[in-house]
Amino acid sequence: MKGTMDNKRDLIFKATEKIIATKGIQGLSMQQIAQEAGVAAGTIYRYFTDKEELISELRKDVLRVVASHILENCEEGTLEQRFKRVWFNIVNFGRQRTHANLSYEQYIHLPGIDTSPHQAFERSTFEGLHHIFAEGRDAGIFHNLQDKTLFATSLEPAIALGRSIRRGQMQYDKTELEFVCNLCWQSILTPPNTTHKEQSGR
Amino acid sequence: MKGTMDNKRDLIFKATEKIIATKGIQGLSMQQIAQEAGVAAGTIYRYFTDKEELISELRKDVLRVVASHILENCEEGTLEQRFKRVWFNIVNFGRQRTHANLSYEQYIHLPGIDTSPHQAFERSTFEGLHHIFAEGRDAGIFHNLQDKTLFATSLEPAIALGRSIRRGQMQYDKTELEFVCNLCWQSILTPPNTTHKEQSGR
Amino acid sequence: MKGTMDNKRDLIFKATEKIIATKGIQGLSMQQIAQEAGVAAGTIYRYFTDKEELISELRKDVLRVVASHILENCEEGTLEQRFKRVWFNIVNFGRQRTHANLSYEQYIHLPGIDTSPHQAFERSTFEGLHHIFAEGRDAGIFHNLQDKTLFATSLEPAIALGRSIRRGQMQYDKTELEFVCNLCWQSILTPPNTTHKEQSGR
Amino acid sequence: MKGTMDNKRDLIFKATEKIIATKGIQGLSMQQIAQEAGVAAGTIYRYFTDKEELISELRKDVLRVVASHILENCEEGTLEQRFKRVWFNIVNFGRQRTHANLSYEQYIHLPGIDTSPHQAFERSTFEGLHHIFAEGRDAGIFHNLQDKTLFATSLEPAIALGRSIRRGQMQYDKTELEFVCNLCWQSILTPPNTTHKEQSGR
DNA sequence: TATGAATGAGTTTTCATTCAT
DNA sequence: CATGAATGAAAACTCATTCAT
Repeated sequence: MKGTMDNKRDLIFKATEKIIATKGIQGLSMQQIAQEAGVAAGTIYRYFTDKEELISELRKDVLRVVASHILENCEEGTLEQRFKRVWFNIVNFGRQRTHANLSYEQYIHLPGIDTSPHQAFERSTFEGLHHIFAEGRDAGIFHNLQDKTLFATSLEPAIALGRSIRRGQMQYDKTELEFVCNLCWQSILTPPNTTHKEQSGR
Repeated sequence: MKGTMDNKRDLIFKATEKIIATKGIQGLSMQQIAQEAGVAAGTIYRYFTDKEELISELRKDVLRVVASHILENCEEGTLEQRFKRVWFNIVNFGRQRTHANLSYEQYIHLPGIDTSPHQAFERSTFEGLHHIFAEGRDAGIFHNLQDKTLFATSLEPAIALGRSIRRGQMQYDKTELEFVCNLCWQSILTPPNTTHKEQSGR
Repeated sequence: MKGTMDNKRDLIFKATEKIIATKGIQGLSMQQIAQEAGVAAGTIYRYFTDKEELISELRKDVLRVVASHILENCEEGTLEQRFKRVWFNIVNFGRQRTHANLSYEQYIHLPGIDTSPHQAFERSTFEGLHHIFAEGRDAGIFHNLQDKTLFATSLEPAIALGRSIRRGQMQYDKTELEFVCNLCWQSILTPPNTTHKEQSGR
Repeated sequence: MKGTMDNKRDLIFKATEKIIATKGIQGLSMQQIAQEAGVAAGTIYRYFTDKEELISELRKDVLRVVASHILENCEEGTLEQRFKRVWFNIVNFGRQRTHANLSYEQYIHLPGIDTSPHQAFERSTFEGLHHIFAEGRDAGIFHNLQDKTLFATSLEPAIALGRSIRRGQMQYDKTELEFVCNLCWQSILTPPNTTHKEQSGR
């Protein structure tokens, strides 16, 4: 892990990510980061103006990593294939005990979430997901609901499942997951042979 | 649990909750709590051995409050009525910008989640929800999936929707919510006239 | 010196004054102040928000002390008596190796001197001196020059002499000082029997 | 002394002088100097063993510059002409907002003033002034007072006036200055037709 | 010579906790 | 019981100085 990068900025980044993932943002001191990164405390300040900027930069980075994992391989195949690939990307990323994932969960539910880096993440994530949701909605395959609602209904379960598996609160069971993935897919589909009059606009 | 009798203790509790909700757990000092509560800093130590215990006690309290809100009025009516009442309880609680809710979200995604107070919360919540899920599953109305999975599939969307509304990322639209609530309900139902052989046990 | 005041704020004040007088403002650390004052480092921050405020408050205080010394007993007697009393007040205060005097000299020639505390000092000093200068000017005894100019001409020498004596660059010689004091007094007097046409307004 | 040949050294000198003049000696870091001088931080250590030496060397240089300005053209003409030229040199140099002048004022009132560079400055300045004072004193034109006293009486006012003008505390008024210059000149003169028995030797 | 990244001791500041009143 | 001044250890941050390039 530390082999590929010999530049200090990355070392500091990875060290911080690791500590946040392990001990939480609360127990995060610059000395600790320096020690974990194997640099002097003062060195951190050559790369980040202060602790706040370090955390903020790391947040951006983590969000980018998460977005890229979630949106991997979601541009080929049928709508269903793409949706399910994303669904499993979410579960599989969430299952991992990686520093990126663990620190992501710390960041995401912190106050000050309505600030630009997070907004940018939401946008970039939904950029990819928007295509899927828009396509299905335009084709009349999905319910005529806003993206956020479709996401909450069909993909939030994937997040929760990944987390529960990671925490050991449930067993990883590929067959069950495929069944649930299908439920999620079905749940946002309009009934095939029904002319359902939707009530809410995009 | 002790009600409004133990005045100072409650003041400290409320003050802490407010600060966490407002500025996050990170920016939380004992002097701040004391000032917000209108007591002396030393007074806090008459009610809590140290900061850790204060936070831990508050966590328990918050979780209790959340559980009670979510499970309100979920013991009468048909299975569907009870499920949908819980679903809306979750959305409506999540929508609120109350200190309880905001500090809950801080607590719930923190490291050290596998500790006793959270376990107790999980148990008490699922105690209530278990009845619903078990009843539906036993009657063959719900898919034969473990509670966690049913929860993730049908109730996590409610959590996400409440949060999104609170954050102003989507509009509150009662009709849409009722539609989505129904989708969530449908998603865990076994197809009415199919004898589907479920693949995974409770 | 430390007997009369047992309150910490004053202890910190005196300690800071002493260190500035001894080692200069440059070598002034909060730890040092704390040690010299016999309090914990953190205690300083109960009385001053930060180092800057401490220094700024001390500056105000020192200026007040200096002003009061210079203006001592300058309200009784003839104009000449009052002027000469001020003149000697300046020399005698400047001669002293007191912390107040030594730190005053540090402060007075620092950048940021045009700020309010210093302005206030100038005003309060000149308030007292203004009476003397105005009286002499109005009576046609002094040259019709602005206060600053009269001050520079007749009292700056006193400052310089006090400093030189303190630094051991010249001997303290009461007779000589009285002679020079008289020169200073004479220098701003209009020639007794000459109708000198002054060129500059107050 | 080494002129503009030793380029880097001069750049560092000028940069330091500028920062001291602008922000004071307190806010003076080696990195700042390096940046202002356009050299690397390490380069400074090729020309000066450490910060102390840099400041000390600069002090010497500044004092030399000041001395040369003050003593400019003071070797020709009558005693009065020479005195008044020095007097105006002092005012005019003090009026300037040059780095040399501003950093000079910082240096001159610092602790550790009794050290060699300052002594050398005093000597070189008084070397020039001594001629004037000695000549006047020997000819019985000046009061029989030591140089320091004559300086304080007749030239300190010039320093104060220059400073006050620079600080905007008074207007520059050539006529007024000439008048005051004359007062200063007069103040150290023995009364023309009096055989005053002076009381203190040089 | 010159560089500038890196250092780490030192500085300012914060804050959980104690204790005399 | 309650207070809040005081503590001092630890945190964030600075900066003179070094050294591999």
